[in-house]
Amino acid sequence: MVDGNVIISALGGAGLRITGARRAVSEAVAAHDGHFTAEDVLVASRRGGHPVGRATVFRSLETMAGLGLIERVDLPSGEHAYVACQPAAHHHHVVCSRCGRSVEVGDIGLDPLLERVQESTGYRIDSHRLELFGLCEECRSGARIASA
Amino acid sequence: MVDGNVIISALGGAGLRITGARRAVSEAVAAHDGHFTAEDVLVASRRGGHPVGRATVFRSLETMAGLGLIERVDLPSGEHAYVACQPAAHHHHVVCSRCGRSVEVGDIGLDPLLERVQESTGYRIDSHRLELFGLCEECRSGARIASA
DNA sequence: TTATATGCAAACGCTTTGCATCACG
DNA sequence: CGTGATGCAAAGCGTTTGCATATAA
Repeated sequence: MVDGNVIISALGGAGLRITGARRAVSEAVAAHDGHFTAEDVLVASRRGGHPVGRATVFRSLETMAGLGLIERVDLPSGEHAYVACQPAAHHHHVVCSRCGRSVEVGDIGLDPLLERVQESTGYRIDSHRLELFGLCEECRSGARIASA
Repeated sequence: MVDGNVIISALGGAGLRITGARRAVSEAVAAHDGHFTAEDVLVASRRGGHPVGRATVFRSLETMAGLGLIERVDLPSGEHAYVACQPAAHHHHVVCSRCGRSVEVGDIGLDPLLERVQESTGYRIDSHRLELFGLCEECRSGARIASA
């Protein structure tokens, strides 16, 4: 969970205009504790009393992703979602496969492993994508009662 | 690169019918040295003289993915692609970001790291997705000549 | 023979784009 | 003011589905 203002000020810092639509999107993003889709943002903006056009939602999310404020995540289902980030160095997200809530983990020490892969494959590895999925603490305890 | 017959026999082993369309898809998959999209398979089947319907391509790829013969990969661009697998235990793919060629790497020893993430986050991590991107040896040496 | 797989074409859902208008700075 | 941002609606793309037909077993 992130403060919407963090996003807004980051936009400002990047020389972008602070518009009503971007405020609405930022709030929607901040309101989500886990991953969310473009559609989620759209709906949230409507409920928040400041409806934003579908195209603008996509454009805003793209912008924010470019600034590293959010990150695109491909769920195992193939769905496209986003998660909020603390603008930071390298990190990964752990997404709850039940409730979608996500947490960030810092660098988990992947580099030595990648080094080894480079040696064995001859590829120069420039980037990677690691997504972790599982059950968060709450869903794990609730699992007995409400098994979805 | 994989022999198309490996795929065919795996299909047979799973009690599925060996049809012309599936042969064609298997060949197209086997012919690709790297990742490929559904569209690639469709085109390849046409060129191979055994055109397969678009829907059938998707259905076949889905089937093969279910059998672990191929795996779906989401490229950083958001594109959906597939790569052939040796039906095996846990492994990852390294995809060349220039030519798309991919190689498999076995278990790279991620488990201890995941263990640590579990402890720090409280999530029980059930699955993960690690995709590695970079330049393969050939593209790296060719990079000076044809920098794409 | 008979269930399974295929092909077609239409439906679908998500995402992007063109363009006139709006509003932040 | 002037440019960047927005909204709408339509186009675009990849993917899925319904249904009649063909075919492997």
